[in-house]
Amino acid sequence: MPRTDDSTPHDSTPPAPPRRSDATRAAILDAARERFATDGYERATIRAIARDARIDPSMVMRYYGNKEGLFAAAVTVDLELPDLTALPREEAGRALVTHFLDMWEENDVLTALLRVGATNRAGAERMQGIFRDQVLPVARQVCPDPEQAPARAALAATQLLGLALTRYVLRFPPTVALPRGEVVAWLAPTLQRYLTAPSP
Amino acid sequence: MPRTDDSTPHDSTPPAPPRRSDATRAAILDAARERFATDGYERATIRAIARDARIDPSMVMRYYGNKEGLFAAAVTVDLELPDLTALPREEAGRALVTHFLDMWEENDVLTALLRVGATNRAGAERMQGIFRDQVLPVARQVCPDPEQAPARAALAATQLLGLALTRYVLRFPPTVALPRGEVVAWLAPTLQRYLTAPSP
DNA sequence: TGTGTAGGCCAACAAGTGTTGACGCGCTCG
DNA sequence: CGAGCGCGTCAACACTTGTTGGCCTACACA
Repeated sequence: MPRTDDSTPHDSTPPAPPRRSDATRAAILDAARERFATDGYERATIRAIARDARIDPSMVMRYYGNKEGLFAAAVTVDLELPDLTALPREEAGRALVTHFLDMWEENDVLTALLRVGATNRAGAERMQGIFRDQVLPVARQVCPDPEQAPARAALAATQLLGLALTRYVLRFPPTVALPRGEVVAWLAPTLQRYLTAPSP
Repeated sequence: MPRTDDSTPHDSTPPAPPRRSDATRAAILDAARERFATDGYERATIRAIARDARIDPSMVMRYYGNKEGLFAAAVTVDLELPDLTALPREEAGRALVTHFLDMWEENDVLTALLRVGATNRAGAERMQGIFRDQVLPVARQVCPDPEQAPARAALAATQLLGLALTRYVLRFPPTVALPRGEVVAWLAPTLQRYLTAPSP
């Protein structure tokens, strides 16, 4: 069975020999990300993805094993969360909101993951992993009591994912119409409170 | 083509003659709600729903026309939002959070709708309709400036739907573990601020 | 009691799914 | 120059999906 890794920067072990098919592999991943983002897991068919990438569906199988493997290879998320210890503590909320908005607007992997996570158990578990490995550690940086970090990070996640859901997936008109600056102004204090304010 | 209405209370026109097949129709709708809630639209197959209801798949077609019709009949949402004018204005946030938690915990129609809305355009439009027809009017009751009601209601929706998403769909462990009282204590001030505080 | 009709099941359909294996071209290296 | 292998296509598989039409049964009403 061929390797299923791609050219994402977090590769390990061998320095990855360049292959003649790298362009095709990348085209498949691009098409897959877009289809997963707009259609969700079930309706993003391998045939449609292959058509978008202008290759035969069997290539997808050869390079990524099966549909699950394709999803795993196409949807890898690095939130690139900032180091909150480098900021004044009272700016954590604002920094998180702006960073999340940036991420969601430039990257449809996040939309893909949210759409898939809502209907697919594997997708939901993937999101749990991202929360645990990427969001929680950042929350620990600013939470007063580290024991409360999971609960506080979870609260922050409800607000941020709720924003993403209504703005980028469900597309509620008033949420979409909200200017970016207003979103930041409203949500930053909420996140700041969830992360740093004393328990109510 | 047979009627596709069910026994929901908002029927209109004729007083709905009782049919011998009412029990079957109800069993189909029950099974459909559960399947849509756990599997989403695509993976909730008519065959599986029929098996749950212990009838033949063709019955579903006869009574509800097609899968879309079944979804429309099975997933009708009435949020039963309280009349906020009857409360002191500063309790609106708390009232909304407690009411939403009640609704989500007793009713898997809401989970079904959220799962479907995330991957299905018709589902998303249905949610937009509920927001417009049920949430917005309530927001108008408490918003200082009615012109700001859509934006404020949208902000409230991000927080409430984000809670529902992480707690009942994605099932983030720390969000699920959060005691109901703590959820209310943390979210009520947020909603209160979104709905009634002066613009930031 | 006879009959029409509503309720229900069975079998089949066309279309689309993920997945597999055989086959051919063309580059690369000996 | 020739052999090998990576890249890609074609055709088919087994299966599931939504959907349809025919047939049988049993109830309700004449």
